[in-house]
Amino acid sequence: MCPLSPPDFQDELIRRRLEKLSKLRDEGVNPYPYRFCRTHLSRQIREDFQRLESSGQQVAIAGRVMSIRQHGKAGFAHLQDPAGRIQIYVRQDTLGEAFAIFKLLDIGDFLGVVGKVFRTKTDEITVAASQIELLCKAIRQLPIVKEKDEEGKKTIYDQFSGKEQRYRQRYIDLIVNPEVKELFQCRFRIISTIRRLLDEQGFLEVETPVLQSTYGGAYARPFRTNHHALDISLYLKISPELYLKRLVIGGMEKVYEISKNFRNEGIDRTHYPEFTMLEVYQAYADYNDMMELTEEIFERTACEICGRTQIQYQGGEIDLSRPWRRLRMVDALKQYADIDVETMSDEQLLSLLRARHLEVKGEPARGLIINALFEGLVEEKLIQPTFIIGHPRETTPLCKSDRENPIYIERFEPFVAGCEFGNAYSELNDPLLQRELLEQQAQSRQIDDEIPPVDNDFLRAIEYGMPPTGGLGLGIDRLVMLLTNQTSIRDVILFPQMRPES
RNA sequence: GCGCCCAUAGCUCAACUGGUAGAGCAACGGACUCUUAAUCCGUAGGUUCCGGGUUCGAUUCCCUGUGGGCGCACCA
Repeated sequence: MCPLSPPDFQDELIRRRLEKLSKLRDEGVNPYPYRFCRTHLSRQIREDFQRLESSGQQVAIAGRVMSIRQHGKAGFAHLQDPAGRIQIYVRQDTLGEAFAIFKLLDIGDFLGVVGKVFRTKTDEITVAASQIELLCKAIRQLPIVKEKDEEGKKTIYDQFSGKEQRYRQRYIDLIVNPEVKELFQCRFRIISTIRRLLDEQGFLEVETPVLQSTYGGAYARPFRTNHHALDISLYLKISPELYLKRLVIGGMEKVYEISKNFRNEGIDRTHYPEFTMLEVYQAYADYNDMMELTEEIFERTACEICGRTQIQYQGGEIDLSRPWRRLRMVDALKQYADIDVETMSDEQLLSLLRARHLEVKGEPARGLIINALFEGLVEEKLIQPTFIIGHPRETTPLCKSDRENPIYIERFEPFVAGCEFGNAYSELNDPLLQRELLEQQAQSRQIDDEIPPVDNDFLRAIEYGMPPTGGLGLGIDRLVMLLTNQTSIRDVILFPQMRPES
């Protein structure tokens, strides 16, 4: 791997480039000029080729040099700009002295080119350079990836594929692997689509603290830090939930936050310690409204990225169009695991749990056992979009009881492709019950270190009255994985966490 | 935390059962004014991840470490 240290001037490849750099300076070329006036992107030239060619108009393009083919007193190169690649053609007799720049050019340099467009003998749209300007000399060598197009079949040679280096030096990955750039463009289009949708519906985007003196809204081990001036310990937010509810209490009736949540846990294909979460709260709404919103978000983002709501994921088709199936957790257990938990005693459930090598932390309450069975035996089988509803009361203290049957709550989790994508409630707003449930839960903190402490200010806030509210959390990284057909969360995160180099 | 796998030139990869490394691309010199994995001729490039061990001899076998990947566990 390219060394992390400052450029080693003894290194042959770097030394050669430094030599070229000083040659350029000797010839009066500034290798790091200030600006360049670009008139066209490569795509615009391709789209508007007929007109540009017949009018003989000059275009000015700029980009990174990705290939060079020297031909003595002429040459070709490809420039890569944000819209793709385009070939340039240079001739010594046209460029005169500036041809020296071309001769000293390396792959990875930035170049500005002015010229007319034409088609080569082999039919490639090309800019015939009348002027070239070096815009940046690179002193490290990029990995060279070559492609061959043969009857529509694209063969890639020497693809830059080592995961470690791609993650550590994502900038290289973005330069040489065009599909990686496209993937991240998708990521940010998904996020902006969600913003647009919520903004259209009158939601206000807000920000809540990352540094919190107490943490809550989820079960997770937090990251700890400290603030010098205040001389206090702080925690990085594990969830924005309790703050967003304070805003609803404060009269901000429709709010959302696209938030990094920090959970001090392991990394695997679907978990990442600083993941991105959308949380939405809407006053006077319940979890049914949140289900509709969820469906809408999936539909809109799928259409934005895939053009339709039927998407391909890992070889299977997933139909994200609404309405999604709603399935009670106990029915899901019946259907997918052939377990009828409603007819079983606590003891039977517990022995079943053990027989399947599943676990519940701390006191194995009936509802938690049912939840663990569901997670262990059913989740991965929920391929087509499904709202799992009817969670047991014990699974969370922040949710209203089911209006029909109080041993369950008005919660849902959306599942797609065997993976949980979020969590939503008819939010609990009974201040006395809220206090009771949070205090009761906090008593188990000794047994389960992921249970958060009681947030007394949150309880106080609830006591001032929170309207009926629907709340929704959606994992953005997982949504991006789904819509871009990725199986590892690190592939949808620009700079995944790694142990430091050397 | 546990298990399996991987680490060789700037990149992608070779090297049979142990005999101190080889190719393509990139780089460098030369030729070439429509090439496109440009081509042709030539050149150079390596602490084989670090450290130990076995051996006459280790890229290869063993151990420790480092980094990474995958799976399991954890992640309501």
